[in-house]
Amino acid sequence: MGQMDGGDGGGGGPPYHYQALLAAVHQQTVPFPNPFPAPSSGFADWSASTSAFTSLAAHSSTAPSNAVHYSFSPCYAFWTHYMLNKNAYPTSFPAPHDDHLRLANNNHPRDAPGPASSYGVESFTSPSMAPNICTHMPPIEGPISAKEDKKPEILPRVVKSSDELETRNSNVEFHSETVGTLPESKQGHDSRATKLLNSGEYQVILRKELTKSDVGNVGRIVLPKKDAEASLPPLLQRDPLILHMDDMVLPVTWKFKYRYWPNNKSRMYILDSAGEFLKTHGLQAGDVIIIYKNLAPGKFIIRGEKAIHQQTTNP
DNA sequence: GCAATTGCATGATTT
DNA sequence: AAAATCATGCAATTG
Repeated sequence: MGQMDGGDGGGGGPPYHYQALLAAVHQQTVPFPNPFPAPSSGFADWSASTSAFTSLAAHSSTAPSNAVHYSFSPCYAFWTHYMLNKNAYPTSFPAPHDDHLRLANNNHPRDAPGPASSYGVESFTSPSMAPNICTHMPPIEGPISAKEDKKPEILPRVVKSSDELETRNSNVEFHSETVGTLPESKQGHDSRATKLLNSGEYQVILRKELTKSDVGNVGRIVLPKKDAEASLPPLLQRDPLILHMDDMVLPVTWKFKYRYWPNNKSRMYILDSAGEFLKTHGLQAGDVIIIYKNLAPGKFIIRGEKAIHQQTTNP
């Protein structure tokens, strides 16, 4: 047991064929209803925004940046459009379960009124993913080129909330830089999407380069302790928390067991039941998972990013 | 009894 | 050098 129920979108709706859907999304052929009325403006803005996310993913300190960068697939823009317009989609669209971002505590009600609530647990039941920021899906320009990755030194550390372990206290503040601190060239745009991103609406809270054991049969991912403690709900008990995370690419909500193991005098944080997610996205060692938090309603979003090995020597 | 899952210990690596 | 972190293997548990 323990596999996630992403297949039914959190408990309802028709089953999805993830691989097919994923492939279709990549090919931009998924028949989402009324997908993309031509934007009146903001195309370039959106590119900047997506570039921002690409940069987020690519410039973590842990990545061997000289050899590897992380591709940014059109899926992201697709997803974003979907998520931001989720409420607007007609019911014929197989939208994920509305309360899919609910954060459930595993049968330990005494935890419920505790610090977890500071993470907006209650608001997780909010029926909407996000305000309808965007009403148009801009065209997808294709993968972000590697040139977006140059000058990593001027890019901010995206996630520094992990430096603030006191965020485990009652009031969680994310003292972190966000895409709002992107380089000037990325900030000149003025689209609503850019503003949304700059406002820190979606914030990378955790990034992990997957190891061999992460992608093994067990389907559990060791999370960086610092980031886990800083940005994920506190684990006060041994019992796992069930974290509902929207897939950034697919209209799917994954259920992960978030738990810890005692380890020496410390803890190891584990994201369990991740096998299906890993498999669906074909993630392997060296690939990356990125967990975002939507600051406003306190929701989690997860993305798997394949590592793309650049030819550093080949022309 | 077996396979799957969970929990823990150990050693390597990093800070 | 010591402590902390984490990758990994294996034992224990569960279904």
